[in-house]
Amino acid sequence: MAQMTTSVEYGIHCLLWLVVADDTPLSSRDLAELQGISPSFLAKIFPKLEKAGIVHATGGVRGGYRLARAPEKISFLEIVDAIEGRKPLFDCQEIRGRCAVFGGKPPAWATGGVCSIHAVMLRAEKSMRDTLAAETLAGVAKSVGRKAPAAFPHDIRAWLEARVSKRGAARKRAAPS
Amino acid sequence: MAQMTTSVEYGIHCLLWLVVADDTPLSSRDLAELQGISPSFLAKIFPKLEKAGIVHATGGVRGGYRLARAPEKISFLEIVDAIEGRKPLFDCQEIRGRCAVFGGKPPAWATGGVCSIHAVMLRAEKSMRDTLAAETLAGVAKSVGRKAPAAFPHDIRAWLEARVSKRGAARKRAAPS
DNA sequence: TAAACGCGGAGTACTATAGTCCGCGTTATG
DNA sequence: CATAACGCGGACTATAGTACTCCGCGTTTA
Ligand code: FES
Ligand code: FES
Repeated sequence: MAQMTTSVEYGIHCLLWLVVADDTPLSSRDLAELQGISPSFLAKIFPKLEKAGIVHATGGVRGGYRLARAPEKISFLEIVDAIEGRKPLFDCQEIRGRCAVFGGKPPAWATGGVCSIHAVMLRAEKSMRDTLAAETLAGVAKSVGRKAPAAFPHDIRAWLEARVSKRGAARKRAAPS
Repeated sequence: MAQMTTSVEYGIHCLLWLVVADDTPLSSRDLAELQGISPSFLAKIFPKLEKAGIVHATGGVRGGYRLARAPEKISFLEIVDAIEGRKPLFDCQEIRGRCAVFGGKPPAWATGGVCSIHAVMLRAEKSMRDTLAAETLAGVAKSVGRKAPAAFPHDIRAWLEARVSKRGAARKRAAPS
């Protein structure tokens, strides 16, 4: 019934970072801190994207997530379905069969096929899904890229490098004890 | 965020009955029992349709609801908005401004305009709303009418008449006491 | 071998949905 | 003219979903 939770916003924003990262794995915790969102919550979202074949996971220390395919081949519809789980926009309770004049035994003409009201909702849902299917990760990444200054991708890479260095420093600090 | 609750299904099915009733008022309780749904719950939905100018209410004993306009002039979009209250399909939390490299003070190029991801969702929502806006109560009523046998509208009127008679009988039973 | 990874399950706080109950003011009708 | 049938609104409840957190397991690599 419901749709488009914040998980979708988090997920797609992360995937755009993976486009920028260009095949070097990014961990879910890095992705979370880079965007100022909850690491634990993001960690619940990525396994869904992995199971949908949108992203590929590598375990271990320098592991993380990479896109499983070229961003041109990843549609918004796929992403939303992977995260939300293909819930319908409208779920019909089959009211029409409960009409009192039928007395509990609705005739075939009343319950056959899809209810006309339901059909309208299915058309509306299809319009929405078609729009989502037409949009690709690469297309949106390009329009985001146009807004950012040329130095921005470099800043991001520097921030990510700084994180691994800080981890090394912590290790050196811990070792002599 | 969420959309298309069961209230919408109840509401539209009721409105279709009002099309059939052809300007004779039907009470929310009659509508509920005719369809086997909760009278108390339906009574919460109709005031919304009334305030939206879709339906006109008349108080008193033989009162009830009538369509405020010709069914050709009532779109599904209006009905859904009246009942659900115009909630967006996707509500953007403005993640983009929280990027760690901005350090709490995001630059104008990052927060200006609508986020590209949000823009896609708005387009998808518009597709859905356009489909809903194109559909009218009269159009759906016609396709429902085609499925039902010729005797059905008569059966409905008979059922409604039976209800008022039963009420009269209850009154007679109570009076002699 | 320990710290950094992904993965899954359990648990929590908050909010929305679906539905109930009651009482108010109005209005036809016997 | 009383009463039963109307619409309207507020308060209430129960269930479910959302947005999170926490913990522990197995893997990897520096
Ligand atoms: S019975 Fe579900 S929409 Fe008509
Ligand atoms: S910031 Fe909300 S969708 Fe991008």
